Amino acid sequence: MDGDTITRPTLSDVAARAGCSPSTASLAFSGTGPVSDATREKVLAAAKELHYAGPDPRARSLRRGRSGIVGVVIDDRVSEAFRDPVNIAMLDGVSEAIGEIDAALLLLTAGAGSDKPVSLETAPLDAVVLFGCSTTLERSISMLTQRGIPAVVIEGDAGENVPEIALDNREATRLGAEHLRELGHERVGIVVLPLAPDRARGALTEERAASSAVATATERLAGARDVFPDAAGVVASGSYLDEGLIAGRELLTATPRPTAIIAQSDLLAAGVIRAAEELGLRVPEDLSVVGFDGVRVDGLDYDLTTLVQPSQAKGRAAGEAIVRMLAGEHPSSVTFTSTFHRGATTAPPRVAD
Amino acid sequence: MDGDTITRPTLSDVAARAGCSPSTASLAFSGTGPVSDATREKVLAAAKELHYAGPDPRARSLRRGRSGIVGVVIDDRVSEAFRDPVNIAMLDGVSEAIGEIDAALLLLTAGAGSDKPVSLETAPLDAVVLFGCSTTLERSISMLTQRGIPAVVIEGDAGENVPEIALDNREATRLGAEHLRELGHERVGIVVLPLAPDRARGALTEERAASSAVATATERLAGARDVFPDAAGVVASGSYLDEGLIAGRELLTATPRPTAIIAQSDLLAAGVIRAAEELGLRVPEDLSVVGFDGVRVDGLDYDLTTLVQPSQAKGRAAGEAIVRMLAGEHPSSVTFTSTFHRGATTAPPRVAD
DNA sequence: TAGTTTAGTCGAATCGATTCGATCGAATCG
DNA sequence: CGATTCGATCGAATCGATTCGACTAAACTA
Repeated sequence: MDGDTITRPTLSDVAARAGCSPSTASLAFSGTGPVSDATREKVLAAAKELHYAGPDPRARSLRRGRSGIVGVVIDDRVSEAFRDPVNIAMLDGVSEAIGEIDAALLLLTAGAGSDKPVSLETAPLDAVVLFGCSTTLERSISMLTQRGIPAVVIEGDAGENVPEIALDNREATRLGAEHLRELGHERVGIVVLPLAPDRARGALTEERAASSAVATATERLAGARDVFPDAAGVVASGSYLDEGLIAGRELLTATPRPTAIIAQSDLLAAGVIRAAEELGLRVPEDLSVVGFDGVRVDGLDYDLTTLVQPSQAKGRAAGEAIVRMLAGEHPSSVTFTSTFHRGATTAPPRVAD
Repeated sequence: MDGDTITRPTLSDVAARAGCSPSTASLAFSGTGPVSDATREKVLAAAKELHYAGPDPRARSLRRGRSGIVGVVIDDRVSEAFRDPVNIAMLDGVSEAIGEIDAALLLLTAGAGSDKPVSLETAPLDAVVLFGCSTTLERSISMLTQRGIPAVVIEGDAGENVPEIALDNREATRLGAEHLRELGHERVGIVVLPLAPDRARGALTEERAASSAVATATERLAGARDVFPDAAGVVASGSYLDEGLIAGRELLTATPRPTAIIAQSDLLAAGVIRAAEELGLRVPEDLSVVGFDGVRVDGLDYDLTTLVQPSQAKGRAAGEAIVRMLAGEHPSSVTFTSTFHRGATTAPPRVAD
C-alpha cells in the first residue's frame, strides 16, 4: 500500500523506523542479549509496517559462518536413487537427525556425467553426507576437507578423518550363504549390484570383480564367495526389480541350473522370484532365494529370506555424526549389523534334480 | 605442511600472495572481466599454494543476491513423500530443469506437526516449489512473497501471482468413470486420497468431502461423482499399496458389492486388486479397477487401466517456470492433461451377480 | 605527434546482518 | 552521599566476496 519500493527493507530500515540502532534491532529479533520490552515491540511493529520478513539468510549465514544446510550427495539422478527404498529410508534418517538442529537437506547429484559436482563447490554447505558415491568420492572429499566442510560417508571408502557409517555386508551375506549351505545347496547363483559407475550389466567375470569400485557390492560378493567360492554371478545395472528379473532369467536358464540364488538386494530378489515364476519354478521348492536389505517389496507375495539392515538407523547415524561434527566433536565411524531373517523363500534343494 | 592455520584463506590472502588486489583476484577466478594470462596464472598458483578452494559461497551469495538453491516443500516426512513414484518423478523433473542453471534442490518439510516451516524463513532460497502442500500453503506463500522469493505450486490453490502446475484431475477421472459406465457398471466404489493434512482414514462422508483441504483428491472425486453421483467412498491415509488393500477390503465386503472401483492412484489400485484377490475375486471378471498416475507398480501383474499423468513433465515444467522467474519473466500457469490407458483390469460386469 | 581507444589493474563501496566493546543513566550498596 | 553494578543501547568492525568507476600505460588512428 504505502509505496512498494523495489528493494526489500533491511534490518537498518526497520531500526530507523523503530528509532533505534541496527544492533539493537538485531538483538530484538534474534532474542539474544537484553532488550527492553518496549524497544522489542517497537522493532516488531516497525518490521510489520515495513513488511520486513526477518533477517536475510544470506547475510546472516555469512556473518555466522553457518548456513543450516547439509548436503546429501547421490551419484544417480534423483529418480534412480530413490527407486530403492533403502536409499529413501537412509535419507529419511538423515533428515530426521539433522532436523533437530533445524538444518535442511540439499540434494546434490554427482552423476557420472558431470565432471564435477558444481554445487559441491558453490553451495553454502555446513556439512555433507556422501551416499557411497563410488568414483567421485575421493575428489569430493578432498575438496570438502580443503574447504573445511565436515563430511560423513555412508558405505564407502572414506579418508582419514572422515567418519564412515558402515554395514557388515560381508559377514551378513556370508550368514545368508551359510544358511543355504546348511540347507544343502551347492549350486548357487549370485545377482550382484553394479560394480562400476557405468552400471554395466552382464556376467560376472573375475576381471570385473577385481576392478570393482563399489564397496557395498564387492563386500557382499566376498561374503557369498566365502561360502560358495565359485558361484556364478550376474551383475545388474541397479537395484531394481526389473534388473533382478533379467539377471534371474539369465542365471536360471543356465545348465546346470542353480538351486539357490543370492541377490544383493531385496528388489533384485523379488525380480529373481518373478523370473522363477516365469520359468515355472516354484519358490522355495525348486529355487531358494536370499535377498538383502529387509525392505517391504510392494507386491511380493513371499516372506523373503533376507538380511535386514537398519537403513533408517544408518541415515540417522550419519545425521547424528554430522550434528556432532558441527558441534566440534569428532565422532568415530560406526558399523551397523544386519540381522538374518529366515523367511519362506529358502528350503532344502529337491533331492532328485 | 606449511602451518595449517585454523582459519581458511580468503580471496584477499590469495591476492596478497599473488601480488595483486582482491578485485583482480576475483576477476581471475570468476572469469568475468579482462585479466592478463600472466596474472590469472599467478592467482591460480597462489590459490593452489594456499589450498584455497574457491570463493566462499556465503559471501558470494550475499553479494550476488543469489544462492543457487531452490527449495522444494513437501508436507510429509521424506520417507512418506517418496514412497509414491509420482512424487519422485516430479522431483526428478524439477531437479533436471533447475540443474540447467546449476541450482540444487533443498528439501524442506512443512509437516503438520511443526507450526512453521522454520527453514522456509531461514534458508537462503532463490525460489521455491510447493508440492501441493495443503494447509500450510497459504502461509508459506505469503511469507515467500513478502521475502520476494518466487514460488511455483504443483497442484494446489496458488495465489494471484504464483504460477501453478496443474493437472486435469477432474476431467481425467471422469474419463475413467465414463469408461466404466460404458462397460455397464453401475455400482462403483471410490478409494480417495487423503482429504486433510491429518490423513485420517475412514468412510467418505459428505461432510468430509466438503471440508477437504487437498485439491487433487477433491478434483478427482468430483470427476468420479460427475458420472457416479452416489458412489460409496473410502478415504485412505496415503497413496500406498497397503492403504489400497485396507480400503479395498472395506469396499468389497459391503453389500451390495461394487462391480468396479475407481482408485485415485495406481498404488491404491494395486492394493485394491490385492484385496480382490484375497477375497477370491477375479480382476477384471468380478471386479474392474481403474487407477490414476500411470506409474509402474513393481510386482503388480496386471496391465492396469489408468489415467497416465506426465509426472516428470510436471516437475520439469515447475522447474522451468522457476528458471524463467529467476530470469525476470512471469511464466503463466500450465495445466497438464492425463491420457486414458485402457489396460486389462476393466471389463463389463458379470451379467448375473 | 596529438588524440583516442582499450586492456589491465586497483580502491572503495556494497551486500545485510551480527557482535564485541564502550557508553550512559539508573538503581543498588556500603 | 559517593561508588559500584547492572541493564539497555549504540558505534564500529567484521564476515568474504563482487562490482563500479577511476586510473595507467600501451596501442592505434588521423
